[in-house]
Amino acid sequence: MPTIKEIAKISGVSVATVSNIINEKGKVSEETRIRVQKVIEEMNYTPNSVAKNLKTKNSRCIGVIAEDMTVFALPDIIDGITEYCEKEDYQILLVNLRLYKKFEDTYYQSDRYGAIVQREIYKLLSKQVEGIIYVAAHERLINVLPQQLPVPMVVAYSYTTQKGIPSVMVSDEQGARELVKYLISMGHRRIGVIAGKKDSMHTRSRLEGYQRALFEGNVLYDPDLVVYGDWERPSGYRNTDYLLEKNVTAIFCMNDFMAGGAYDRLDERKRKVGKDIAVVGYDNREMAGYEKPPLTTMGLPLHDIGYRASEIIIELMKQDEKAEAESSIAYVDCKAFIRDSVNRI
Amino acid sequence: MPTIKEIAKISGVSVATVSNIINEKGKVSEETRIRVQKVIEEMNYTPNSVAKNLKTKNSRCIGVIAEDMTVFALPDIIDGITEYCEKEDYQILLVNLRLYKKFEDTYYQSDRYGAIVQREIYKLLSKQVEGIIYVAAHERLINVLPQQLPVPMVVAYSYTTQKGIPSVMVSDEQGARELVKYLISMGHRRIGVIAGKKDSMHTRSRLEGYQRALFEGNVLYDPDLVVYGDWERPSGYRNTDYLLEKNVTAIFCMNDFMAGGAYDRLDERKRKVGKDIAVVGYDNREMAGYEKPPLTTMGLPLHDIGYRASEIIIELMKQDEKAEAESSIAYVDCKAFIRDSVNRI
DNA sequence: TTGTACGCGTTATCAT
DNA sequence: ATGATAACGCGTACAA
Repeated sequence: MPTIKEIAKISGVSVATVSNIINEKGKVSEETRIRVQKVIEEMNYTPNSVAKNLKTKNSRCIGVIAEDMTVFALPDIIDGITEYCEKEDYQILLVNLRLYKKFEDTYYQSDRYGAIVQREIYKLLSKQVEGIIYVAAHERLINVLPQQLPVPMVVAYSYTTQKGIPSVMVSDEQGARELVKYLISMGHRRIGVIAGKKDSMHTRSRLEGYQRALFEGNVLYDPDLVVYGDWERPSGYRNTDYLLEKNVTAIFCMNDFMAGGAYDRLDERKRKVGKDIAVVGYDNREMAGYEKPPLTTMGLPLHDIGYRASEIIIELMKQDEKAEAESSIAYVDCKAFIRDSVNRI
Repeated sequence: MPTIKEIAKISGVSVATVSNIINEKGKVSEETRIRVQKVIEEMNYTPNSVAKNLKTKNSRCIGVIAEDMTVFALPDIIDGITEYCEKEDYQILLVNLRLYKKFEDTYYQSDRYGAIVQREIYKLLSKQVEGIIYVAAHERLINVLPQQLPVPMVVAYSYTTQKGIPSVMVSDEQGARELVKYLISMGHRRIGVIAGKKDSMHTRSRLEGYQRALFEGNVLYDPDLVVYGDWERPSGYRNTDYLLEKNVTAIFCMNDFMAGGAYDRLDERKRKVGKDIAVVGYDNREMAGYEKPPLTTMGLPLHDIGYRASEIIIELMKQDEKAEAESSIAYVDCKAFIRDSVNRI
């Protein structure tokens, strides 16, 4: 790895001239430029960006803290982050907390959790990142972030009420509303719900969307048509009988797994999905398209969440030290995948 | 963000002393140590690791180039990388090439591809990473890596014959062999194969494993029992009839999607999987466990591949400039997931 | 147009 | 035990 000094010496100029050429600061004759350029080519010289960073104080690097890479939502979110960062020529320092592996799925209740997050943030800071995006594994309230960070921070797929930290979330309310409106447009009026866990933000927002769609469609909201599962397939299976007794013509499952469970039970009870009864899911997981019949579901805008989070953080970074960011929440819309699990009645 | 100078000034000592305290270089009285420590605490001082890196030339950072984050194998591989790197206190600079988005799925035939990879490698180098792991989206021969890199490089989930670059791959041969041996142990002799694309490494290796298992089980290899699909579900569906005509009692599909397609066709033909006929898949994709009956399949050691790749690269980094690494290939074993799709006959 | 000298935040060497 | 100072590789005034 040659340094700028060596390039200067070999081309017979000073380091200043080489630097000027690299950074296109004019003030250099065409003649010497091509001579030096040639040496740079030949030596395969790349400026040491660590030294550059030390001098100029911009690392063109943002830190991304992922709660757990292997949770299905994360890769797409990170993909969105990298897409925008590539456009803006920022690189990514990735931290994978591996929270699901280290703790149970209630890691965020662990007292060690907050300390871990903060330690990683300070590590990132010591590497001079210009901003930090925290990517959660599922939506909830996050309040373990340090106050008064020297660089902007953004929370993706969760939210925080901490000052100056914007959040980017899925518009679950819009997604559920759109999906249920679709059901209504297909003639369904008695629409059962197999909800997720009761304390989940996703559950609450999707339920609101369901209620609003009903209201806008002039359908009375019947609380008895809502039953709670636990996001797992068996809970979809178990709760189907109850809704059938209520004579629903459609079942809105709050994720695709539970919809799969409902499929299983409906199959046993000889009710043909997409013919005798409608089922819709949420998330658009890979298996949704492979169910029989293919499941109509609401896709999560994961990529867009990551993309939006990067947009926000880079915007904040450009503003530099100016007015503190608001702790706003940006919602990104879901997009439906209409397949064959909904019949018209 | 305070600097070491400020800490020195405030504690009334020289920067050298502060540095010595931070790095535990002895030679400092207990008295001044605690005084300085206190200032460090109060000021919330963290050493600037960019400056430290410039001086000491170890960034404790490795570069990870992912061909496409959103391909199913990648998150687990990266997770494995991060696990080992965390233990060794290395951080990760992530590059997501997004190759599947930018090109077709034959990106590696594009002439731009090689240039892109090399550009990213030099970017990483300029950030002073101490090693680079290249994570491919599927196994094949990779030969676009630059020669004579100043830091070690390892290829994960593919291989290269380039000098000094070790590779880590799935032991497809072992996986297929184990799976087919299991079929044989369950009494099956006429075992049909729905293979992947003919030019895929995975296909070739898995076919070898199949043949070896047959040989070891004293079963004649009948080439007519092997048919080629394209990894997609419909190709599993299409090829099932052919194998049925050949009177196979078991079908080895080279991935879970094609196994799903076989399920579909078998269902139409009233052949009960796990009762009248056996089906096995490969990869252990999420949907495998949800098929009816749950699919017996061979799991890919993705996490372990990442882990192993980190082990190798960090080992190489420790060896420093010493003897060039061999361009060896490490194979990591697959692990079977026995479920309910194989009957005993 | 080109070169000199300094500073960025550290660590390391060598005095004191 | 502590401090002054020279690197590390680069960018940039300012001088030439």
